[in-house]
Amino acid sequence: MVSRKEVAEKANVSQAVVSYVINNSNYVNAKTRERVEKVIAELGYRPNMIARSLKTSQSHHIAFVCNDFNNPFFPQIAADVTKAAFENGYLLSINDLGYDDTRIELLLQYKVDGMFIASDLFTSEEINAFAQQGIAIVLFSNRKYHNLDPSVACIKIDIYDGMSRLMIYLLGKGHRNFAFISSARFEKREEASGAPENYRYSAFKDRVAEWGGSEESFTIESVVAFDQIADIVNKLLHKRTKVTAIVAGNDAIAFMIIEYLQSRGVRVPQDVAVTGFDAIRYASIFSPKLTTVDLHLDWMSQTAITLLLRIIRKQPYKHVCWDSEVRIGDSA
Amino acid sequence: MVSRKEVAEKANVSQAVVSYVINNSNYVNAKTRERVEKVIAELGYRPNMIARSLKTSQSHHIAFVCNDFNNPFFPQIAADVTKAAFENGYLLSINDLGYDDTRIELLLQYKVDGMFIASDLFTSEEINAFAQQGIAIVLFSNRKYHNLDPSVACIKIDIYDGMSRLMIYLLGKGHRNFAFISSARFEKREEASGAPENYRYSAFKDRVAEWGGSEESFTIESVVAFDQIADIVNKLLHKRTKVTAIVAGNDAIAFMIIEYLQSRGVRVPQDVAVTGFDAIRYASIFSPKLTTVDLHLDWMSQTAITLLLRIIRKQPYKHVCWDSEVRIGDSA
DNA sequence: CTGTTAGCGCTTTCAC
DNA sequence: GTGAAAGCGCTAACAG
Repeated sequence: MVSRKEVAEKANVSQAVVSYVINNSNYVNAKTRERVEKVIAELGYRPNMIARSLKTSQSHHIAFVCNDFNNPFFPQIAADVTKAAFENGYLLSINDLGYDDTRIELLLQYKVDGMFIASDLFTSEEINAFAQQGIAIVLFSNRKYHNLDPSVACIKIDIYDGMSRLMIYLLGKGHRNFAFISSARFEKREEASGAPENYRYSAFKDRVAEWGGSEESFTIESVVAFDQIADIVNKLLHKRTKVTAIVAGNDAIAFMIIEYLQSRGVRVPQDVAVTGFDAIRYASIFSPKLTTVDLHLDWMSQTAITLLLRIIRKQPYKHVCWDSEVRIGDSA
Repeated sequence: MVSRKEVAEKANVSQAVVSYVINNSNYVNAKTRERVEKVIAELGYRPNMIARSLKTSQSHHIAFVCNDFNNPFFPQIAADVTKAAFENGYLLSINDLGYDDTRIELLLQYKVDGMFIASDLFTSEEINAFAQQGIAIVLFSNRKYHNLDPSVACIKIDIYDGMSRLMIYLLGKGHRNFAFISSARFEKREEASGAPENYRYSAFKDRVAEWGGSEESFTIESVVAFDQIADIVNKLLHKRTKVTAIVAGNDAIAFMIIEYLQSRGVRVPQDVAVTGFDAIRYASIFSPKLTTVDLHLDWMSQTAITLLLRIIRKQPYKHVCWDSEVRIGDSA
């Protein structure tokens, strides 16, 4: 692999000059510059980011962290974030950590400059520890965190409000018996993180309670693996008080539920209404078009990268919030 | 950020001993080891992979390269490959290069140890250049390449055969007027790469020709962006000789086509049959269940990582091939 | 069993 | 405008 030394020798300059040319960091005689550039092209020299990182202690490497790549929500965001990172000269590595705690350790050894955390699995303490190690952190938060380090930037979408409106829509349609089926994500660290109140869940509960729903009027279920959905839905179908609306924690789960219902001959939405959440791209492509909550995901990638870069460059920044919006489809 | 020096000082040993402990690369007195490990834990020291990489010229970093993360095919593979890489102590960065040539340049500066290329966009020359720079290359190839460097390992799925069988199935069902709609991927570099014969396309053509289909009996279309699908399908619907079977280049495209057809009131498969390709997870989840070709994608990730590691470790390896298989669903 | 040391490829200060 | 040199954190050969 050709190094800067060879370039310097062949161009009859010192290694410093090669640096100046590459980084445009110092005056270089036009003729010299040309000569160096020619040699670089001839030799196919490419600066070694690893050495540069070691010297500058900036890896130009950002990590996108999530825990369920099987939910199209994450790849969709990841693709956009990758693009935005690249455009700013950063490498983005996408990390689906799953439920495996050891993986983050490996990641930390690579000394990423920043992490975009789109996962509810970390406790405030863990996130703060990252930040205190000097890693820029942008957190897309679906739940409450207590005592986050002030250097952590949050992207907040008003999910509580979105779910509230969705529930109000369903109540308006006459639904009175609900089930809430969500991924198990937010439960795992419940103890560790104090009160990890998931906004989707709490809005669901609050609206049911507000209407005056009894214990009998709703069911809460959570799935870890998709193949559990059949069992859960089956259980619901056999409930004494018939569930008329299933509120899924995200679009991916909603689709699975609908598919299973249809395979059992249950019509959606005539027999049971099903709603999603997130408005992933597929929500409007696959049939039935999902009634879901639009998170305006297209704002996410630019916002995340902009925030990350501002933190890295020690520029001031603010937390970013935006609204979510109910989108009526054919499923409820 | 705490470095090895501090650990050494606090544990009253030389920096070398700290290395020995971490890497298990030399005898260390049990007591000393214990002392060092204690200090490491206390200080929360994490080895700096960047410095290590510079020294060993092994980045322990693998890149997954694709060009269309919007097709669920790629995230699905990416998730599995990430896991397999992690389990072997490698960081995997996922790179959706899109159609942007400059992005690969950035990636190369990071001196990845290997690349898993799941993209048809590179020419043999480009791939060979990567390999000659000492990057381990595993290529998931959908088309013919000429004169690939022998150090490039290929994962080949018998796609030609799969598409052939799919066509034979359709011909058996009485279809005689076809359209082939594929992503534009394989066309872009047509000139540059000599004869980039895409197996899906050639099998489609060959089977039609074999049956004796005239020029009128099939149409070839390719899409770059999903929103072109409406126009293309519209065009097909207005053809003089009515198309009865649409053969999509992949499942994602098939779903879009079906969705558009249904929105126009065209029934699938009664009015028009549609087939997919790849058997992504969603092919059997969303309705109608796709008639598609199963590529046994679950074999991919382990195979790719195993091959990559063998190349990196200079162990012998072989190209890997396996069959594809028609899976009959409800769409054709 | 432990320590000393050279050097990976680069940036950057300072001297010329 | 250009060059010499120090040093980022680590590994590994070698000496003791």
